[in-house]
Amino acid sequence: MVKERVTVIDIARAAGVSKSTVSLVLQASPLVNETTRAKVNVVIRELGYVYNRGAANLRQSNAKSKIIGVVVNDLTNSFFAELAVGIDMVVQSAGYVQFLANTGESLDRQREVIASMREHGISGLILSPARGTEASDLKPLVAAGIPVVNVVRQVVGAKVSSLISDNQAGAHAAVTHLAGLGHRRIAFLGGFPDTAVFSERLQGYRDALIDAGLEASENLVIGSAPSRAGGVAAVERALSLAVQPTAALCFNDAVAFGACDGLRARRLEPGVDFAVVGFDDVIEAKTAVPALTTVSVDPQGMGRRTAQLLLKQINAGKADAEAIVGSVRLVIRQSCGSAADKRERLALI
Amino acid sequence: MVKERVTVIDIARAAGVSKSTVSLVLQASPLVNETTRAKVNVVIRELGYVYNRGAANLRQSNAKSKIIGVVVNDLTNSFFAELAVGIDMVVQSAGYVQFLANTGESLDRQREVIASMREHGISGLILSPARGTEASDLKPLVAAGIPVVNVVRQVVGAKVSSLISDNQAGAHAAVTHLAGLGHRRIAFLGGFPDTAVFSERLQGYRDALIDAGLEASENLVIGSAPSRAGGVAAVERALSLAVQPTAALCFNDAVAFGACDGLRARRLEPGVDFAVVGFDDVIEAKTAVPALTTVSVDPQGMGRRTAQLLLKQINAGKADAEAIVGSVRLVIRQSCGSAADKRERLALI
DNA sequence: TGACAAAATTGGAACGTTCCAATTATTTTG
DNA sequence: CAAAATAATTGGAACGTTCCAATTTTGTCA
Repeated sequence: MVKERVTVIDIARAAGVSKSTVSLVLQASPLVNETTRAKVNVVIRELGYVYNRGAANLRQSNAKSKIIGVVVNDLTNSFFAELAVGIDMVVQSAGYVQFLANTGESLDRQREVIASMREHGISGLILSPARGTEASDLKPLVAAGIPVVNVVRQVVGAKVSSLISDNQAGAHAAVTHLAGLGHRRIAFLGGFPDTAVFSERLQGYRDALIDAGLEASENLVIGSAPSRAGGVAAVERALSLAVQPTAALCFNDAVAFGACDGLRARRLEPGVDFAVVGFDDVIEAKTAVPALTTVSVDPQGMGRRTAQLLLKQINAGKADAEAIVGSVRLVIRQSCGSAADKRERLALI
Repeated sequence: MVKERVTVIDIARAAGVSKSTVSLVLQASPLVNETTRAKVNVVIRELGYVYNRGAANLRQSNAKSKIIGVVVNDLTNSFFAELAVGIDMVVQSAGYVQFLANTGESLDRQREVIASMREHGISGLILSPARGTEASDLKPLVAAGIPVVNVVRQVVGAKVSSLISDNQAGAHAAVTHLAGLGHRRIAFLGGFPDTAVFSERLQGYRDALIDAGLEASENLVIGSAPSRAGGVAAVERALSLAVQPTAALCFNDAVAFGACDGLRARRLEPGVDFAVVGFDDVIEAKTAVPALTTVSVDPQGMGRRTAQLLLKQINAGKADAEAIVGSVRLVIRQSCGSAADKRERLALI
């Protein structure tokens, strides 16, 4: 029942040529005669030959394994799921295959998984680093000449390329919009304060408040897990403040959805009684009710660009670290109140 | 800058032993003396040696590549993302690494991706088949002795193991519950009618209607894409019927969320004006507002069980196809109205 | 101490491919 | 038609590991 492996030598024998010729056919080399090529291809199909990349890769130490490692910190977050899908698209059509692993923010897992991927000879790595990842964790990779692209989060001091979104500008735009709608007390909800992404978005939030002539009060910044449940918790804390905010920029869309849930639990209608703005623009943001106003990051597109960047580096051979900041744009939907609401609110003053 | 690869021979030279001994150390063989083992391990660390699984795998044709292929049909659906996370957990801790690919329901993609995985020598495959997958697509795999486990969806005629959930029983339980709440016109919303999962759930829905003495009307069955957007569309069609339903069993949670969105767009409150039940129990079901009554499938647990099943087959060497039907249970939350609502409704009759 | 057993180590072949240099077959050219 | 050029094919070495059988070292016992 256990079939013997069909090798290039079996093909050669059956087709009456040498193994070298078969190898050339496999590589679609122009050196081989059309007739021979056809004959060999027929035999390949007949015998059900399966190319052994492991063996090939062993011989050509310089050449590439056609495997790309992808390590993300939270695949259950649909932002990352979509990112992975975007990566997969370009990786697949470039003839690569992706190792995808989830670390769940565990540094140990991340170490293990990267080590394992190295043993398998990945030709590049896309990493959305777990919290607390240090430059030294990536050192061996770059020393071995394996191109690495960080995505979403950066690792300070690591000499690798990165693709992150313009968190500061996005947050700034969102808060400016809220201020323009007449909101005076705008909260910042959710996210882990010890991440770079958090600081960047917070910075944009603060700058925008100042630019709008509003006071940046410390207790309007409420961290939480960057999840739906975290959003519920954060909005509850916000609503229990002495002076309640009337609007919030949320760390990401998951938090924003949670905030909407928390508002409803308090009989407040998001978009009417309280303005909510998210960050990321995950796929559900458009169809949710109310449709979520959010800073669009286009995770899938981001995944595609990341993969392209990595492939470029793999093909170039040498990797000059390149830091790309993807632009973002505010998508105004229903969750922050419409212009009509704004007029109403102004009329009340 | 491009570092030479450190091989087992370099280690041997540096440690003053033979390559065979180094190999034994790598395999943690009890044959090697403690002192020698320690010495070799030191050198391994010093030189930054990276094990080459490709080479090892080439030699031991019988042994396994420590790679498991995972192919899902829609990673942007959080059900599958969670499934993948569950698989990843047990796969990782068994020392394997997973190739994860997304087909997006494309049979071509699926073919390509499986072929590519075979070339890389996967030692097993977990497949949530794209729509229209046929037994013949899996034939070569099983002929090559590669264990395959289908998950979520079955492929008729394929002699491979499978792990699906008890769709019929789940749908039956959900509809019975709705009927018990006093609903007489219960719709079935969403899903592609040409899938086995759809038929199974529909069958459970119909049986439950009959058991409850209700009429199963054809136009209360409304298919759509199994997504949030599909749910919006389906519920809209349901509400435009001459005799409107008052409750719906949705194909999955995504559809159910969409249905809630669609209801709100019509100024109907899910759980109050219309009862909604989902299927899957994705992570957001608990925290959504209203919390979703749904048939809990525990996607992550399902992923774990699937991976365990596959690993068992890999280790056993031979694979008797084994069909497991995972039990499900109805989780009653807010989206279908409470017992109190039921009393009210009965009082009105 | 010599004989034997047990423990530890070792060189070489093998896995399936690609690359190189060399060879053979075919075509072109003067 | 011979010589040169070009096209097509080929055998053998190499990639980094594991396995096998053989060898060397160490330990035990009479």
